[in-house]
Amino acid sequence: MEPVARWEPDSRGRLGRAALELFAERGFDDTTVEEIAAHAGVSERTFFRHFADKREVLFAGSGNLQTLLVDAVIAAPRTASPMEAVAAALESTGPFFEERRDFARQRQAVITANAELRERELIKMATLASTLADALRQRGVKEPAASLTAEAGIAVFRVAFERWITDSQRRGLSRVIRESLAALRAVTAEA
Amino acid sequence: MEPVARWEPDSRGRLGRAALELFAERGFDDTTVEEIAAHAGVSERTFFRHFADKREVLFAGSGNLQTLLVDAVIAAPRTASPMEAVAAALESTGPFFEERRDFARQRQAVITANAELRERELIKMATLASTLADALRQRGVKEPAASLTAEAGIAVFRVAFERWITDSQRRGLSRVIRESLAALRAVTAEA
DNA sequence: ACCAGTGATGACAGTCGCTGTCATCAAGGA
DNA sequence: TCCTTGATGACAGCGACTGTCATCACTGGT
Repeated sequence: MEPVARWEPDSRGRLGRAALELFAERGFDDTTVEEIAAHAGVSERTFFRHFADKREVLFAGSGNLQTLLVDAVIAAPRTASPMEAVAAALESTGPFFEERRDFARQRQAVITANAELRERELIKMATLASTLADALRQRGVKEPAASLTAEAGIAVFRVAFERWITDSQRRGLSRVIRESLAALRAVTAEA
Repeated sequence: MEPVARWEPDSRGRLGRAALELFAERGFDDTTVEEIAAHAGVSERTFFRHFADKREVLFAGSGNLQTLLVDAVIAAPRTASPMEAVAAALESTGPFFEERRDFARQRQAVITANAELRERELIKMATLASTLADALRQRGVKEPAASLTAEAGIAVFRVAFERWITDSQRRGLSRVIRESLAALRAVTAEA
């Protein structure tokens, strides 16, 4: 006889998958936390032990992206200008998302369909910008250059990500990021 | 005898003032909607008839700002570049906030102190950016220039607004906006 | 003067997100 | 063997928000 563990392992992972599946099927509002928990075979209380709130289950992985970006900014050559460092960091996320394209699409569709989820996504992006600004200051960049570079960089990422997700020509994310940054440079130079 | 009206007029305004007062005093989380309603002399249900949710009471006036900006973008001279049009619109909000400096400070302090309120503010800003992008497209600006100009413009506004609120030298908002835009131009040119 | 419609409100029940608290029980040492 | 350490379930409770119905001043037409 296998010694049966008291609980199935990875309840957190099961909760995450159940949530995305149910949100995609019936929508965020029409899915209760109790249903997600039941689908994952745990109690509602356990859901809230793993995720601070119902929305957070879709954003638990955002720490990875943050680490990726910050590390890349820090690793950029000393000679790189602030915007060059941020640009390099953004482009370096290409493979990360390229590997998870289907997941990213489904998740993004769920988020786009719900205002509360869009709110949460925005604050994650803002946190990202703030962390990026910190990393730039560590490189010796002063204010307001650090904040503005970070904010502009995130704006570029958002625009590029949306274009990538909906791009019928399936251009690579890194490439779309490069093109979007060039477009930003063009409009700011015109002012 | 005065013919006593059945209800005091302007319950919406009273709710708004009561909410800001209580939020400033005890914080957003430690204030219940029932308390706000009682303070304004109405029922909790009436609060939710005027405001979609507890947070929205602090953002009801944001439509004014939106109108101000969109009108200014549309009114910008045809010869103005997209970023020039946005810059002019942003600067034109100076007097609007200058008149309400104390209110803006108190409101901003309440918002900054609470994560949920920061989320709501971000989505208002994003909506603003989106509306601004629409106005630019009406001027014939193509994508992604319209979105990027709008996003960058809002980023400038956010950075400038925060500097203005905390500025010990009390420089004017319009001036801080101009300086922040110049700083953005500098960092993007460097890339 | 009457009377039907309108609109803002109160009252009340109900759902759901979320929290605090306590008990349970497997696993891993000392 | 005993004690500690998680991870979990069970349950009560608060507060945000909604649906629904009743109330009643006001308004406009007759």
